[in-house]
Amino acid sequence: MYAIRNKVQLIGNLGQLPEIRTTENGKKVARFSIATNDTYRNSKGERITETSWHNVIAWGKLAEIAEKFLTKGREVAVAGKLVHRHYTDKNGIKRYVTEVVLNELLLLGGGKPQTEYVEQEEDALTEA
Amino acid sequence: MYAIRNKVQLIGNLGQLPEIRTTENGKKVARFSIATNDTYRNSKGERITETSWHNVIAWGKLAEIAEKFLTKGREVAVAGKLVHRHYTDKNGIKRYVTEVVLNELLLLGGGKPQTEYVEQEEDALTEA
Amino acid sequence: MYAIRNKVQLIGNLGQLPEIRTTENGKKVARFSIATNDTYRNSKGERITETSWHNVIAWGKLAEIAEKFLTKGREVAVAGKLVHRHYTDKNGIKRYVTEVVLNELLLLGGGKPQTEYVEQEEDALTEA
Amino acid sequence: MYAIRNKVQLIGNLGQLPEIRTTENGKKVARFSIATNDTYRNSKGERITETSWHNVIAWGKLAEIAEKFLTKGREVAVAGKLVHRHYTDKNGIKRYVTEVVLNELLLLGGGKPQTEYVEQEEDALTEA
DNA sequence: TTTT
DNA sequence: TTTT
Repeated sequence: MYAIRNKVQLIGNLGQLPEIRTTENGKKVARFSIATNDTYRNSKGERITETSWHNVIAWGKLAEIAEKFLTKGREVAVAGKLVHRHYTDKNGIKRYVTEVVLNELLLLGGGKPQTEYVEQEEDALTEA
Repeated sequence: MYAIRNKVQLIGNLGQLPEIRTTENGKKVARFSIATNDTYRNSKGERITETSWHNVIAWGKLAEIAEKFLTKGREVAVAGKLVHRHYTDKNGIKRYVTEVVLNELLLLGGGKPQTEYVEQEEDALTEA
Repeated sequence: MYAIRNKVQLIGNLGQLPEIRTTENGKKVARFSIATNDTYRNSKGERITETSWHNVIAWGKLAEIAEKFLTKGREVAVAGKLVHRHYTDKNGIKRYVTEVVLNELLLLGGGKPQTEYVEQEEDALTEA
Repeated sequence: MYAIRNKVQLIGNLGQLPEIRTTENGKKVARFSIATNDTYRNSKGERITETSWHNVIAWGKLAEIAEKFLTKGREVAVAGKLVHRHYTDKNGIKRYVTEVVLNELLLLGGGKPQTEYVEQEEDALTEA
């Protein structure tokens, strides 16, 4: 609710198509990862690029938008909150997962989606 | 460098005093965790408060500020970037860690620090 | 809708009590100004503090929260969007106004509100 | 200094080429305006798009980047702070101006700049 | 582990 | 796993 307390924003590119699942009660979930690049010069004056991969997750309408518009390599801006989960894996080892749960998804760089049908969806997207 | 690409902001309270270490080359590192509270009503109309604990890390001057001013429970606003690391623990299990590496630290709620000495440090803090 | 496209965040203190109005259809509007301080050293090594005053406006429920909880000097964190308006003043001169229209309001520094009644309102606040 | 206290972020498109000036001491200044679009449905269910134009200003290296890479219509993400100035115009009328002073400028949507020369500059850009 |  |  209080987005100002816990806020993450990423601008980067999708590594792969989103993975889409549907919960038992029919709600869509999209998972994908976003690469953000940080470039700087090291002490020797060499240009270094470091890429971070962030796991993001979108629910409901945002997941539907992700499913319809996101393609591999697509540039996006997202905003959401940082959440931490843990679970016990099949070997009994406790695992910790950190994800960004989206509340905004913005397609950047114009690009692909141009058919009339997609335009309609773009319209839906604007509602997000 | 490009903070706009990878940005995290948290406003919350410290769980404990920061842990301070010094690297071999004399640089300070501060680690601490910040609680952010999210409250909402569930489907039964009950008020639910969920607390998330975020691991944050500050280097250099920010670590020194953290060491001098941060106390258990202190309210802070921080900004930084999301970084992901992994390491192999002593049992040979690969562990993943997500941290927020700070580039801003703001003490909220006025409060304690009032001595002349501390004022000087507050001054240093303003440089951060 | 797309907050990520146009986003302002301020952390600072109220200059005065909010001014509250009610529109014809009964919606509350709160206006107030927030001071943000920027301190730095100038070329002579002198510490300079510059204060900026930002006009913010809150509608509906946020205006009600502002009315009930905001006091002169209170520390707040706000998020909203930047809007620009213009009008012609009584001398026929075109005037331009820039305001921050809030969608989040966070009371910082703990403090005053403690009575049972106010607690209830805090509750409402949490909904914001 | 304390960007967290006064932060503006905009993602949108340039209305025109930046205007470039150079101060007496040789520092570049770039001014341009960015359109952000907000779309929503009104009470009649009609889709409304509102465009806001924001005046932004970049100094020094950021101004040089703006000069070299920004073109009319280009999609950008910017971050900066909100500043308010006033001056008296030639008719003796006091005028108020609000601007976003940039500290980050990110070119979105890939696109144009491809020559070797420009690549070099892109390199400079990455330093920003 | 915090805080309201 | 992306992109510039």
